[in-house]
Amino acid sequence: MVTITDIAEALGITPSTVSRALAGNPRVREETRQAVLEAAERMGYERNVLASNLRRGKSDIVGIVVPRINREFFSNLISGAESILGQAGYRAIICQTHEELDTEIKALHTLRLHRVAGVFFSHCIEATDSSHVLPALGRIPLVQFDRVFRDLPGAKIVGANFEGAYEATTHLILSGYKRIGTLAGYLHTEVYSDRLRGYRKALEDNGIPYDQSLVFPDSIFRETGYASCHMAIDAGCDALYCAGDYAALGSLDALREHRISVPDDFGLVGTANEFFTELTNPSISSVGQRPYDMGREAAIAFLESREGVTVIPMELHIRQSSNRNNIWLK
Amino acid sequence: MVTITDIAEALGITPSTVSRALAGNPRVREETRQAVLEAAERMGYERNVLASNLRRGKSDIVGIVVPRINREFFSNLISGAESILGQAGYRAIICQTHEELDTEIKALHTLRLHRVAGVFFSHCIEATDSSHVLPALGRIPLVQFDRVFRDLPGAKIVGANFEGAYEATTHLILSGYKRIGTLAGYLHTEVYSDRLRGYRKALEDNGIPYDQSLVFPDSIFRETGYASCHMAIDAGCDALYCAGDYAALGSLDALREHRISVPDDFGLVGTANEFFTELTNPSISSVGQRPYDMGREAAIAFLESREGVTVIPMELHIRQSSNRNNIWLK
DNA sequence: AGAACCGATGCAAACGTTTGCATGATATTT
DNA sequence: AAATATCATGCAAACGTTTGCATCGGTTCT
Repeated sequence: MVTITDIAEALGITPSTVSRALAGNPRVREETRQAVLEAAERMGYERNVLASNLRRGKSDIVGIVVPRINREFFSNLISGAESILGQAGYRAIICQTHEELDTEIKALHTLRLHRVAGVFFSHCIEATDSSHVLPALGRIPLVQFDRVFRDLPGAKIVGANFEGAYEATTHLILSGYKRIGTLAGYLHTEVYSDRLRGYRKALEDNGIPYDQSLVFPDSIFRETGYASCHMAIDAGCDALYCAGDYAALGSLDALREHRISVPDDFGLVGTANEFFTELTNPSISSVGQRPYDMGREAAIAFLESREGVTVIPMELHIRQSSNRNNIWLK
Repeated sequence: MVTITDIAEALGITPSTVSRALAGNPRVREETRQAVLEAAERMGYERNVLASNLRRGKSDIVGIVVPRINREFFSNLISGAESILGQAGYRAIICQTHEELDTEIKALHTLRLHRVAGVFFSHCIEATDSSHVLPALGRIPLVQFDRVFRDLPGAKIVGANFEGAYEATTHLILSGYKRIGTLAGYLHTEVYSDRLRGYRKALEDNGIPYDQSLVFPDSIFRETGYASCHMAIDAGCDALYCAGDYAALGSLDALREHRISVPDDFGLVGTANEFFTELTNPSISSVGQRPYDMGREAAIAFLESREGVTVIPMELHIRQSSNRNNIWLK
């Protein structure tokens, strides 16, 4: 492997000058710089990033920690962040926690050991509070997105969950559904409690009393959504706002089993706008979070070391599962 | 940040001994080791991985380069690889190429600069040959999977594409479809040419002449699948073996537009067993590649520096789109 | 002409760890 | 008792880069 010392020897100068020339430092003669660049090219030199980072005490790698990468939301968010970070010369290490707290702590800790320049983070379901984060992460700059802990320092990028849920629920009300329940998420997590609040506010603003017995928490996977939908049906619901698309999918399973017609006799809206929501029969209405934009915003917040909360609007995509009597235009 | 030198000073010994104690080197007294471990713990020491890697001339990071991470196949493959690599103390940098050759070259090159321990690689569609890989990657150990270049060194993990396509096509023949076309992929890529060969062999083994005009190459996305399916319908096909699920999805769009009943009047089998194939109406039969196992195999091949080709069997999942008259049991 | 300055380069230390070799103290062998 | 082996530790160099300070030849100012 050819080093700057090799180049220096070949040109009869010192490594210092070579280093400066390569770094574009103005304290080196143009002529020398050209010679260095030419020699570097000719000899096939490649900077040893490890050594460089060690000396400078910083890395050009950032870590992205997400529960899963095979979710439309997270994979698009990563793409969005990469698009900005790449331009700025950063590379991303992507870590999945598989929704496990242990894995999450290990991931944060490893990133810290690698002295990454920053960490982008959306916590897992098992994490009910932020107490594990700072001990594992130390003083590495932190940008949180989607599932954020308010009490941690650093930037936070979140979807407009309250407004999104409000819009989805209002949509169900306007569609004429009368007994609207919700498959809520894990309420210790802000995204989910915000969605529940949005759901509740929409009901109350329309003169419908909020009924605790129609709230089914901890239902964000296909299986739990399926089980909770059964309970919602028993409770007399004729519509559900689901805090996750996989729960909505499970609900569809349950409704099909009960031979309940969607959207005629039951309305359904999910959250996240997963790719599959468009493909099911009936297709699933969903409130989407614009993950690509969230990723970009997160990257920008990191690059500008901006603190504070950025809220990205959500968009309701109306599909068959809530389009009763075809009253909603495309 | 506390270093081994700090620990050494605190204990009145040298950094060498501290280093050896922490590394579990037997050339250090048990008593001393305990003291070191205790001091390290107490002082909050954390190994500087950058320095360690620089000195040892190697990294504990591997790179994984894939076209996209939001594909069931790739995300599961990554999970499989991570499960093995994590145990062995490696961390993965995941890079998406978005199917672009330029991005692919940049990714390989960046990984090289970071002196990663190895690269796991599935090339993008735009790459028609391997000529860019070694120049960008240098001598970093390489493990290829799925879309591989035979002429590159290192291990290769591939699905049994020939056999999978053979099984899928045979299945369509046995279901009574008479004019079976194929939406093939990019034939300069081995996975796709293998699938075409399997398709062809299945036809010929059943006394059906191979008809070039029923082969529609370069059709692996929803849009291209849609367009090619239109052409297949015009060519009188009553079934398609698709080399990708997204193409099968596009075909479903086209068939629906033509009001052709699937599977009664048209049979469809896709490839990759994407999550959504189960959800469409009708659901899509698909040959799956067992990506999790492929990822594990790739990681094992890397750890054992094994060379050569490993073939992972594929599995046909029969769903509605080819289950004519319900003759196939679940 | 001497002082002050400037631009280009060299020197050497530093980042934190690992490791071959040397050292000195015990323990074992002959 | 001398020779040898064994053990625990220290010394110092090395990995490749960056950077504060020194140097030195040449220019500009008064």
